[in-house]
Amino acid sequence: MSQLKIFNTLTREKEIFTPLLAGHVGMYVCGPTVSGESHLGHARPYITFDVLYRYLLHLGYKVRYVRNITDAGHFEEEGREAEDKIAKKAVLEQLEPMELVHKYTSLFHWAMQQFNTLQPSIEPTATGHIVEQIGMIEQLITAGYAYVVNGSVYFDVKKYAASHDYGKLSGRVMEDLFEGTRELEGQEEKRDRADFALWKQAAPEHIMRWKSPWGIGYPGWHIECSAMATKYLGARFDIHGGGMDLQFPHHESEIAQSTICNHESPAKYWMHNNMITINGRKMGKSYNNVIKLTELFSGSHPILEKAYSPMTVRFFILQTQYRSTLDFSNEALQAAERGWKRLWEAYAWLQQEVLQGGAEAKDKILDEKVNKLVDELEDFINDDLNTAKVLANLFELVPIINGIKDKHIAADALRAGTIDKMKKRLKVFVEDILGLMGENAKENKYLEGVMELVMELRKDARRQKDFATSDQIRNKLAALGIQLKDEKDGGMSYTLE
RNA sequence: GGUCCUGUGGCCGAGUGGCUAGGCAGAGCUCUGCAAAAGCUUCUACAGCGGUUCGAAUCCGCUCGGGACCUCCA
Repeated sequence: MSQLKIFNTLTREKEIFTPLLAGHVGMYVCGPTVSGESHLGHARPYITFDVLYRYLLHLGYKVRYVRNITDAGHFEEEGREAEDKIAKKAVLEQLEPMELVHKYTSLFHWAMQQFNTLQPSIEPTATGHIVEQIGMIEQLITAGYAYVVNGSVYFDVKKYAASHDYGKLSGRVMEDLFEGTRELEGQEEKRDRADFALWKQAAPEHIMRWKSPWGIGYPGWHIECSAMATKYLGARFDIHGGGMDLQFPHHESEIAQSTICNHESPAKYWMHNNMITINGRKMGKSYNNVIKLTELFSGSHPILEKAYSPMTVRFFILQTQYRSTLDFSNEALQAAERGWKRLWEAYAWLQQEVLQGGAEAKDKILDEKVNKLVDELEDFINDDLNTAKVLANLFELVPIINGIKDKHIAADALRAGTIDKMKKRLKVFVEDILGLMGENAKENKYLEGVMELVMELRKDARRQKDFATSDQIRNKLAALGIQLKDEKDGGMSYTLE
């Protein structure tokens, strides 16, 4: 039996996962900034870490999964006039910051539910932890690693770097950070260009503002994650995850702050998912190529040829190992859609069917193959969550399952034990770990009943060779997006578009 | 400019130095009242040039191409 190995950004190696506290796992994942709608790019980390969370639970760990909601603004552009992202947009949209934040938080939750992600154990908000953030900043000042200028507080990176390895996580070279080609405008408050804000004084027009020992202001970019992770997971915890783009400066700075306050490096394993690209280009606000999740599900973005269901997207994301970039295209999504449908139909049939396997395998070679394919699933997921390989094996099982269904393969070609194992393991992997689910499952019982009736009528028509009627039924349903399929034994099934 | 990643068949994507990844699409066949679905078969690649090696998609070097981070970002 293999052990779970995960790629640790800190060491750039795959390491065997061993929790700090036996049986428990503390996991922190950087959540969304809810100043706008979630987009396709957001889907990747939350689905990736959902699979990790599910897998850890499956392994029997008691997991505390913390994923924050960033609802306090950060700087739009460091050095310029402090512009709170949320506050700025709120003015434009004539909304209260909290109203805006609430709207996008709800939308985010809705999208995550569509993706069938499990809820984190705790989902703390930045605005709900101002006190903790101020407390941490005070600690940093007391320790001598932060300084106050005009009501703002900055972290002294140079001082930290003298005794710590700032840049370790992101592979940054200190000299490059300090030797700025040129001072950016409005940075005169900082002692060094590498320093970062812990607290910013709020300009009068700033809507989001809190009282602090340094005056009215709002928290800096990185402090919320340090404060909340410390509060809920302790000084040192197991896993910290997020997108690769957060490695620097966000996570690097988080490590620095937490290390000074807690006297140890916060996370044992740092995990970073790669980006989703569109036509080879990273999706991002600055590139103007953002596909929002609502647009993706409804097909309303100009890039999209059609709507793609949440499960199609989830499947699409899982078809790639999380550390590789994933390129989006209509062609790739449509391929995923078909593949996903085929996989699920074979899987669902297997689950609901009672098969009589043999006491001995009639086809020993096939039996061995099935066992191998099933056994390997665990090795693949253990190998830094290689969901791509897990899915490849599942696909290799599909023709075998369909072969049994179509009676090309006799059920007793396989041992009863093999069939049982395949059935159970597939359920664990497909549903529990990969978090995939049938999209027809949510249809209501009335439709189910009506379809039964319609299919009976069509079967009658076919028996009487009344093909005009049978074709009419099939064609009209097809126009509604319901596809009928005649089966070998005279049975009939349907799938919804 | 600095740091780093990457270049696989029509498309997407796994690949631990030696053995078929897988998916989608295409072609042929089987099944079928016709379809659809499914099954079987098939097409089949490792950017280029050198090097290491008995043997490289996999290691090294160079060239060319793509990307990420250094600034908000999943």
